[in-house]
Amino acid sequence: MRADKRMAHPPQLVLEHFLPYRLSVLTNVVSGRIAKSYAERFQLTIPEWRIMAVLGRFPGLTAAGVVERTAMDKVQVSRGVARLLKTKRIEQRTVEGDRRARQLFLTDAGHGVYCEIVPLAQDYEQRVTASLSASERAMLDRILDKLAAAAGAL
Amino acid sequence: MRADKRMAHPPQLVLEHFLPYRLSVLTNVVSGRIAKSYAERFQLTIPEWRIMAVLGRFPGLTAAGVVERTAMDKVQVSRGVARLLKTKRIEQRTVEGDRRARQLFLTDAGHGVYCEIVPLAQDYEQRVTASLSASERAMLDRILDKLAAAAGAL
DNA sequence: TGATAATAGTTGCAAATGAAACTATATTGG
DNA sequence: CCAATATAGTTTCATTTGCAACTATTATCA
Repeated sequence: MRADKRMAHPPQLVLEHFLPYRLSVLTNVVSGRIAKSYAERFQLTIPEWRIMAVLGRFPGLTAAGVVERTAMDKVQVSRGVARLLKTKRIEQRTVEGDRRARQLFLTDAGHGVYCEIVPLAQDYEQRVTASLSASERAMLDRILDKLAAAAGAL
Repeated sequence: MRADKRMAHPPQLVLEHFLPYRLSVLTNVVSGRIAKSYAERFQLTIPEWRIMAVLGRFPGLTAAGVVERTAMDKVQVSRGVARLLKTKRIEQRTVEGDRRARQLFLTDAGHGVYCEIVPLAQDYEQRVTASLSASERAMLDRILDKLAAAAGAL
Protein backbone atom coordinates (compact mmCIF):
# COMPACT_ATOMS: atom_id res chain seq x y z
CA MET A 1 0.00 0.00 0.00
CA ARG A 2 1.19 3.48 -0.83
CA ALA A 3 0.89 4.93 2.65
CA ASP A 4 3.10 2.19 4.02
CA LYS A 5 5.74 2.85 1.46
CA ARG A 6 5.69 6.50 2.35
CA MET A 7 6.12 5.83 5.98
CA ALA A 8 8.97 3.48 5.28
CA HIS A 9 10.89 5.91 3.06
CA PRO A 10 9.39 9.35 3.29
CA PRO A 11 11.40 11.48 0.89
CA GLN A 12 12.49 14.59 2.67
CA LEU A 13 13.70 17.85 1.31
CA VAL A 14 15.60 19.76 3.92
CA LEU A 15 14.99 23.17 2.50
CA GLU A 16 17.67 24.90 4.52
CA HIS A 17 20.26 22.61 2.95
CA PHE A 18 18.87 22.65 -0.54
CA LEU A 19 21.29 24.51 -2.75
CA PRO A 20 18.93 26.16 -5.23
CA TYR A 21 16.82 27.44 -2.39
CA ARG A 22 19.76 28.80 -0.45
CA LEU A 23 21.15 30.48 -3.51
CA SER A 24 17.86 32.10 -4.22
CA VAL A 25 17.40 33.46 -0.71
CA LEU A 26 20.96 34.71 -0.49
CA THR A 27 20.76 36.39 -3.87
CA ASN A 28 17.54 38.13 -2.99
CA VAL A 29 18.95 39.47 0.23
CA VAL A 30 22.21 40.61 -1.31
CA SER A 31 20.67 42.21 -4.39
CA GLY A 32 18.00 43.83 -2.29
CA ARG A 33 20.49 45.42 0.07
CA ILE A 34 22.61 46.79 -2.69
CA ALA A 35 19.53 48.06 -4.46
CA LYS A 36 18.60 50.06 -1.39
CA SER A 37 21.78 52.04 -1.69
CA TYR A 38 21.01 53.21 -5.21
CA ALA A 39 17.34 52.69 -6.00
CA GLU A 40 15.96 55.78 -4.40
CA ARG A 41 18.99 57.95 -4.79
CA PHE A 42 19.36 57.41 -8.53
CA GLN A 43 15.88 56.24 -9.42
CA LEU A 44 17.22 52.94 -10.66
CA THR A 45 15.57 49.54 -10.58
CA ILE A 46 17.60 46.38 -10.14
CA PRO A 47 17.35 45.33 -13.78
CA GLU A 48 18.39 48.83 -14.86
CA TRP A 49 21.43 48.77 -12.64
CA ARG A 50 22.37 45.33 -13.91
CA ILE A 51 22.31 46.59 -17.44
CA MET A 52 24.42 49.58 -16.54
CA ALA A 53 26.87 47.41 -14.66
CA VAL A 54 27.37 45.08 -17.56
CA LEU A 55 27.71 47.98 -20.00
CA GLY A 56 30.26 49.62 -17.75
CA ARG A 57 32.31 46.50 -18.03
CA PHE A 58 31.53 45.59 -21.64
CA PRO A 59 30.66 48.73 -23.58
CA GLY A 60 29.01 48.18 -26.91
CA LEU A 61 27.08 45.06 -26.06
CA THR A 62 23.76 44.66 -27.82
CA ALA A 63 20.59 43.83 -25.91
CA ALA A 64 21.09 40.20 -26.82
CA GLY A 65 24.61 40.40 -25.46
CA VAL A 66 23.30 41.76 -22.21
CA VAL A 67 20.84 38.89 -21.98
CA GLU A 68 23.60 36.41 -22.58
CA ARG A 69 25.89 37.89 -19.96
CA THR A 70 23.31 38.35 -17.23
CA ALA A 71 20.83 35.51 -17.77
CA MET A 72 18.19 38.19 -17.49
CA ASP A 73 14.94 37.89 -19.35
CA LYS A 74 14.90 39.35 -22.85
CA VAL A 75 11.83 41.44 -22.17
CA GLN A 76 13.29 42.72 -18.95
CA VAL A 77 16.35 43.88 -20.84
CA SER A 78 14.30 45.49 -23.56
CA ARG A 79 12.33 47.49 -21.03
CA GLY A 80 15.32 48.35 -18.92
CA VAL A 81 17.11 49.62 -22.00
CA ALA A 82 14.09 51.69 -22.96
CA ARG A 83 14.00 53.36 -19.56
CA LEU A 84 17.74 53.94 -19.49
CA LEU A 85 17.54 55.57 -22.89
CA LYS A 86 14.76 57.83 -21.73
CA THR A 87 16.70 58.84 -18.65
CA LYS A 88 19.83 59.35 -20.78
CA ARG A 89 21.97 56.91 -18.84
CA ILE A 90 22.76 54.99 -21.98
CA GLU A 91 22.77 55.64 -25.70
CA GLN A 92 22.66 53.34 -28.68
CA ARG A 93 24.28 53.08 -32.07
CA THR A 94 23.07 50.93 -34.90
CA VAL A 95 25.42 48.09 -35.60
CA GLU A 96 27.41 48.42 -38.77
CA GLY A 97 25.92 46.00 -41.25
CA ASP A 98 22.90 44.91 -39.22
CA ARG A 99 20.12 47.41 -38.86
CA ARG A 100 18.21 45.28 -36.35
CA ALA A 101 20.82 45.35 -33.63
CA ARG A 102 22.03 48.36 -31.65
CA GLN A 103 25.14 48.64 -29.57
CA LEU A 104 24.64 50.11 -26.13
CA PHE A 105 26.94 52.47 -24.25
CA LEU A 106 26.82 54.40 -21.03
CA THR A 107 26.49 58.13 -21.59
CA ASP A 108 28.70 60.50 -19.62
CA ALA A 109 25.85 60.93 -17.18
CA GLY A 110 25.39 57.18 -17.01
CA HIS A 111 29.06 56.69 -16.43
CA GLY A 112 28.90 59.23 -13.64
CA VAL A 113 26.15 57.28 -11.92
CA TYR A 114 28.06 54.08 -12.52
CA CYS A 115 31.16 55.56 -10.90
CA GLU A 116 29.14 56.50 -7.86
CA ILE A 117 27.44 53.16 -7.43
CA VAL A 118 30.41 50.90 -8.04
CA PRO A 119 32.17 51.78 -4.78
CA LEU A 120 28.97 51.30 -2.85
CA ALA A 121 28.49 47.88 -4.36
CA GLN A 122 32.10 46.92 -3.78
CA ASP A 123 31.93 48.08 -0.24
CA TYR A 124 28.88 45.97 0.37
CA GLU A 125 30.48 42.96 -1.23
CA GLN A 126 33.48 43.39 1.00
CA ARG A 127 31.46 43.58 4.12
CA VAL A 128 29.58 40.42 3.16
CA THR A 129 32.72 38.48 2.31
CA ALA A 130 34.59 39.82 5.31
CA SER A 131 33.21 36.85 7.20
CA LEU A 132 35.24 34.52 4.99
CA SER A 133 38.88 33.64 5.29
CA ALA A 134 41.14 34.21 2.31
CA SER A 135 41.14 30.55 1.46
CA GLU A 136 37.38 30.40 1.73
CA ARG A 137 37.12 33.31 -0.64
CA ALA A 138 39.38 31.58 -3.12
CA MET A 139 37.41 28.40 -2.76
CA LEU A 140 34.11 30.18 -3.27
CA ASP A 141 35.48 31.66 -6.43
CA ARG A 142 36.34 28.30 -7.86
CA ILE A 143 33.14 26.68 -6.71
CA LEU A 144 30.94 29.33 -8.25
CA ASP A 145 32.71 28.91 -11.54
CA LYS A 146 32.15 25.19 -11.44
CA LEU A 147 28.52 25.52 -10.50
CA ALA A 148 27.84 28.06 -13.20
CA ALA A 149 29.47 25.79 -15.76
CA ALA A 150 27.52 22.76 -14.55
CA ALA A 151 24.20 24.57 -14.41
CA GLY A 152 24.71 26.00 -17.85
CA ALA A 153 25.59 22.61 -19.29
CA LEU A 154 22.35 20.90 -18.22
CA MET B 1 38.39 68.23 -13.96
CA ARG B 2 35.98 65.36 -13.60
CA ALA B 3 36.77 63.57 -16.81
CA ASP B 4 40.43 63.47 -15.93
CA LYS B 5 39.74 62.02 -12.58
CA ARG B 6 37.64 59.33 -14.15
CA MET B 7 40.31 58.44 -16.61
CA ALA B 8 42.89 58.29 -13.88
CA HIS B 9 40.89 55.96 -11.65
CA PRO B 10 37.86 54.73 -13.50
CA PRO B 11 36.07 52.55 -11.00
CA GLN B 12 35.39 49.25 -12.62
CA LEU B 13 33.19 46.51 -11.51
CA VAL B 14 34.71 43.35 -12.83
CA LEU B 15 31.41 41.63 -13.04
CA GLU B 16 32.73 38.16 -13.58
CA HIS B 17 34.38 38.40 -10.18
CA PHE B 18 31.69 40.33 -8.41
CA LEU B 19 29.89 38.09 -5.98
CA PRO B 20 26.38 39.56 -6.10
CA TYR B 21 26.43 39.42 -9.85
CA ARG B 22 27.64 35.86 -10.00
CA LEU B 23 25.09 34.77 -7.46
CA SER B 24 22.37 36.44 -9.42
CA VAL B 25 23.28 34.82 -12.71
CA LEU B 26 23.68 31.41 -11.14
CA THR B 27 20.36 31.71 -9.33
CA ASN B 28 18.59 32.84 -12.48
CA VAL B 29 19.82 29.79 -14.33
CA VAL B 30 19.23 27.28 -11.55
CA SER B 31 15.81 28.49 -10.45
CA GLY B 32 14.64 28.71 -14.00
CA ARG B 33 15.54 25.10 -14.67
CA ILE B 34 13.94 23.74 -11.55
CA ALA B 35 10.76 25.69 -11.95
CA LYS B 36 10.34 24.20 -15.39
CA SER B 37 10.55 20.68 -14.04
CA TYR B 38 7.54 21.00 -11.80
CA ALA B 39 5.66 24.12 -12.78
CA GLU B 40 4.04 22.65 -15.82
CA ARG B 41 3.82 19.09 -14.70
CA PHE B 42 2.14 19.77 -11.36
CA GLN B 43 0.68 23.21 -11.95
CA LEU B 44 2.76 24.61 -9.13
CA THR B 45 4.36 28.01 -8.83
CA ILE B 46 7.67 28.45 -7.07
CA PRO B 47 6.11 29.98 -3.94
CA GLU B 48 3.59 27.17 -3.80
CA TRP B 49 6.29 24.58 -4.05
CA ARG B 50 8.29 26.28 -1.34
CA ILE B 51 5.34 26.21 0.99
CA MET B 52 4.76 22.54 0.30
CA ALA B 53 8.43 21.79 0.78
CA VAL B 54 8.56 23.45 4.15
CA LEU B 55 5.32 21.82 5.25
CA GLY B 56 6.64 18.46 4.21
CA ARG B 57 9.48 19.03 6.58
CA PHE B 58 7.63 20.90 9.33
CA PRO B 59 3.98 19.87 9.34
CA GLY B 60 1.69 22.11 11.33
CA LEU B 61 3.48 25.39 10.74
CA THR B 62 1.27 28.46 10.55
CA ALA B 63 1.55 30.93 7.70
CA ALA B 64 3.75 33.08 9.91
CA GLY B 65 5.93 30.08 10.60
CA VAL B 66 6.29 29.49 6.88
CA VAL B 67 7.33 33.10 6.40
CA GLU B 68 9.93 32.76 9.11
CA ARG B 69 11.39 29.58 7.69
CA THR B 70 11.49 30.54 4.05
CA ALA B 71 12.23 34.25 4.01
CA MET B 72 9.27 34.51 1.68
CA ASP B 73 7.02 37.53 1.67
CA LYS B 74 3.96 37.39 3.90
CA VAL B 75 1.60 38.18 1.05
CA GLN B 76 3.21 35.59 -1.14
CA VAL B 77 2.62 32.98 1.52
CA SER B 78 -0.96 34.06 2.05
CA ARG B 79 -1.72 33.72 -1.63
CA GLY B 80 0.22 30.51 -2.05
CA VAL B 81 -1.68 29.00 0.85
CA ALA B 82 -4.98 30.11 -0.64
CA ARG B 83 -4.17 28.40 -3.93
CA LEU B 84 -2.89 25.25 -2.27
CA LEU B 85 -6.09 25.03 -0.23
CA LYS B 86 -8.17 25.40 -3.34
CA THR B 87 -6.20 22.70 -5.13
CA LYS B 88 -6.40 20.49 -2.04
CA ARG B 89 -2.66 20.10 -1.65
CA ILE B 90 -2.84 21.37 1.91
CA GLU B 91 -5.44 21.69 4.63
CA GLN B 92 -5.66 23.87 7.71
CA ARG B 93 -6.75 23.58 11.31
CA THR B 94 -7.44 26.46 13.64
CA VAL B 95 -4.85 26.70 16.35
CA GLU B 96 -6.04 25.76 19.79
CA GLY B 97 -6.40 28.96 21.77
CA ASP B 98 -5.77 31.47 18.96
CA ARG B 99 -8.53 31.85 16.46
CA ARG B 100 -6.44 34.01 14.15
CA ALA B 101 -3.82 31.43 13.33
CA ARG B 102 -4.24 28.19 11.41
CA GLN B 103 -1.86 25.26 11.26
CA LEU B 104 -1.09 23.97 7.82
CA PHE B 105 -0.60 20.38 6.70
CA LEU B 106 -0.07 18.59 3.44
CA THR B 107 -3.08 16.51 2.42
CA ASP B 108 -2.53 12.99 1.17
CA ALA B 109 -2.67 14.33 -2.36
CA GLY B 110 -0.24 17.08 -1.44
CA HIS B 111 2.09 14.61 0.13
CA GLY B 112 1.94 12.52 -3.02
CA VAL B 113 3.02 15.47 -5.12
CA TYR B 114 5.71 16.28 -2.61
CA CYS B 115 7.03 12.74 -2.81
CA GLU B 116 7.21 12.99 -6.57
CA ILE B 117 8.97 16.33 -6.69
CA VAL B 118 11.54 15.80 -3.98
CA PRO B 119 13.54 13.22 -5.95
CA LEU B 120 13.46 15.44 -9.03
CA ALA B 121 14.77 18.37 -7.06
CA GLN B 122 17.42 16.30 -5.38
CA ASP B 123 18.46 14.81 -8.65
CA TYR B 124 18.86 18.23 -10.17
CA GLU B 125 20.85 19.47 -7.23
CA GLN B 126 23.10 16.46 -7.54
CA ARG B 127 23.74 17.02 -11.18
CA VAL B 128 24.66 20.64 -10.52
CA THR B 129 26.97 19.78 -7.64
CA ALA B 130 28.40 16.70 -9.33
CA SER B 131 31.25 18.84 -10.55
CA LEU B 132 32.36 19.50 -6.99
CA SER B 133 34.51 17.31 -4.84
CA ALA B 134 33.22 16.21 -1.47
CA SER B 135 35.36 18.73 0.30
CA GLU B 136 34.23 21.48 -2.01
CA ARG B 137 30.64 20.60 -1.28
CA ALA B 138 31.28 20.76 2.43
CA MET B 139 33.09 24.04 2.02
CA LEU B 140 30.25 25.49 -0.05
CA ASP B 141 27.87 24.55 2.68
CA ARG B 142 29.83 26.42 5.30
CA ILE B 143 30.49 29.39 3.08
CA LEU B 144 26.85 29.84 2.19
CA ASP B 145 25.94 29.78 5.84
CA LYS B 146 28.49 32.42 6.61
CA LEU B 147 27.44 34.60 3.70
CA ALA B 148 23.78 34.35 4.58
CA ALA B 149 24.54 35.28 8.16
CA ALA B 150 26.73 38.19 7.13
CA ALA B 151 24.27 39.47 4.54
CA GLY B 152 21.42 39.25 6.99
CA ALA B 153 23.35 41.01 9.70
CA LEU B 154 24.09 44.14 7.68
C1' DT C 1 -11.09 46.56 33.24
C1' DG C 2 -10.70 48.96 29.03
C1' DA C 3 -7.99 51.57 25.79
C1' DT C 4 -3.89 50.83 23.10
C1' DA C 5 -0.82 48.24 20.81
C1' DA C 6 0.62 43.99 18.67
C1' DT C 7 -0.14 39.94 15.75
C1' DA C 8 -2.38 36.60 12.09
C1' DG C 9 -3.74 36.81 7.88
C1' DT C 10 -6.20 39.10 3.66
C1' DT C 11 -7.18 42.39 0.02
C1' DG C 12 -6.86 46.63 -3.16
C1' DC C 13 -4.20 48.62 -6.32
C1' DA C 14 -0.50 50.05 -9.08
C1' DA C 15 3.63 48.37 -10.94
C1' DA C 16 6.52 44.54 -12.57
C1' DT C 17 6.73 40.30 -14.98
C1' DG C 18 6.99 36.91 -18.79
C1' DA C 19 5.03 34.02 -22.50
C1' DA C 20 3.56 34.63 -26.98
C1' DA C 21 2.69 37.29 -30.85
C1' DC C 22 4.49 40.88 -33.55
C1' DT C 23 7.69 44.10 -36.73
C1' DA C 24 11.76 44.57 -39.09
C1' DT C 25 15.87 42.93 -40.91
C1' DA C 26 19.24 38.99 -42.18
C1' DT C 27 20.32 34.53 -43.66
C1' DT C 28 19.83 30.28 -46.14
C1' DG C 29 18.56 26.58 -49.22
C1' DG C 30 16.51 25.45 -53.55
C1' DC D 1 17.03 35.39 -56.77
C1' DC D 2 13.30 34.42 -53.92
C1' DA D 3 10.67 31.78 -50.45
C1' DA D 4 11.26 29.99 -46.06
C1' DT D 5 13.55 30.46 -41.81
C1' DA D 6 16.08 32.72 -38.24
C1' DT D 7 17.33 36.64 -35.41
C1' DA D 8 17.04 41.50 -32.90
C1' DG D 9 14.16 43.72 -30.35
C1' DT D 10 9.30 45.42 -29.00
C1' DT D 11 4.53 45.18 -27.63
C1' DT D 12 0.39 43.03 -25.90
C1' DC D 13 -1.99 40.87 -22.39
C1' DA D 14 -2.91 38.08 -18.59
C1' DT D 15 -0.65 36.96 -14.40
C1' DT D 16 2.24 37.93 -10.41
C1' DT D 17 4.19 40.94 -7.26
C1' DG D 18 4.50 43.75 -3.04
C1' DC D 19 3.43 47.85 -0.44
C1' DA D 20 -0.03 49.70 2.26
C1' DA D 21 -4.29 49.55 4.22
C1' DC D 22 -7.57 46.51 6.07
C1' DT D 23 -10.29 42.92 9.38
C1' DA D 24 -10.14 40.03 13.18
C1' DT D 25 -8.25 38.46 17.26
C1' DT D 26 -5.04 38.56 21.19
C1' DA D 27 -1.78 40.78 24.45
C1' DT D 28 -0.40 44.61 27.43
C1' DC D 29 -0.51 47.78 31.06
C1' DA D 30 -2.30 51.93 33.42
